[in-house]
Amino acid sequence: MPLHAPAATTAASARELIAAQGGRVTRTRVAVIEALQRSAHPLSHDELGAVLDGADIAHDRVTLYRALDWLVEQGIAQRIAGGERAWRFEIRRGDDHRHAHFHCERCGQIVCLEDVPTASAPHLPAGFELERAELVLHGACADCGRAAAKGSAR
Amino acid sequence: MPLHAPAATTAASARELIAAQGGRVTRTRVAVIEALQRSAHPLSHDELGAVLDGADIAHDRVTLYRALDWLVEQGIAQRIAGGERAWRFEIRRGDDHRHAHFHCERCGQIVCLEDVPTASAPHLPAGFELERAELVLHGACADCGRAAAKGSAR
DNA sequence: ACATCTAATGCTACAATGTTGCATCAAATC
DNA sequence: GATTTGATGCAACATTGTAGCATTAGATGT
Repeated sequence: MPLHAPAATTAASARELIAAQGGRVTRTRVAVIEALQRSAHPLSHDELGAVLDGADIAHDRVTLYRALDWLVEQGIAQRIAGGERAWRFEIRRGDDHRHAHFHCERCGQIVCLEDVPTASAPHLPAGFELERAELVLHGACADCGRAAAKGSAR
Repeated sequence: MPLHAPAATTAASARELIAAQGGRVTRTRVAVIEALQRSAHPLSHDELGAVLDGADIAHDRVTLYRALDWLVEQGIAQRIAGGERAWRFEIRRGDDHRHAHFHCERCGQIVCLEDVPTASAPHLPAGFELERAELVLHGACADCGRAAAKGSAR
């Protein structure tokens, strides 16, 4: 189980999450959900592929994309734009999933900032409907900030 | 590096902005800056290419990418992650002008929300250094919201 | 346990976006 | 006008994400 207390809907096994949406419980989906639950930060397709490489499941790029798409579609996971061109994914933990993210420009890592809320009630122009907000802070993370002079890349 | 020429909305000529950074004043850079200044919203490479198509300048993708990269590097323009995989660009207007953006999930358009500030002073974990914040609100813009409000939501 | 039905998978091929190397051109300077 | 060097244009490549389709395997009924 993750160190981050997985809040409300937890102990929720991957199988339960999948079955609750009427989807088929496949090895790929289970492995993806468990990998995301274990991870302390959002994962990209690429990172996820690396994690799943050790598992007994196959690692086809397309299958992974589609499994992730399905999870997002069902509201089990959510996409984060991050700093680079690639999406990152994390498991949604209940309704209070509206936290900000920190993107380290040195190591490229994305960190969840559980304590930092995204904008709650910005006043939008008339006619605009807000569905969700995404706040990404850019800078240097603790590790890279301290070792700023080293220039270590990921 | 000298202070940025305070680009009054449309007054600062492209030539001045470029020369202030010690760069060469080329047709491509001038055309790109002027196109961005004229646009009411951030433009992607693709959109920019379409705008520049009519101009007398050549239309090479790589040149456009490099011109944009240079503008961002010099602090004349800034990148916005938006909702899709493509970057969007807008002219920076002063150092303290950090506004949020709205991404319409229906039409894909990005709108500047001049009135909505990005996070002011989030409290970060120890060791983290904030360089800039990016707030993107997702939903339906005025045009798309009105059109879709009647029918079935997703 | 077996048969069946079809969602999910795993290919291949493709599209969109962005980058690198290098020869050539042209903006700034002399 | 000649020189110098940054900027351009082209080709080739890298990364990220999609589409089509035959096959596999999860769920279900007998």
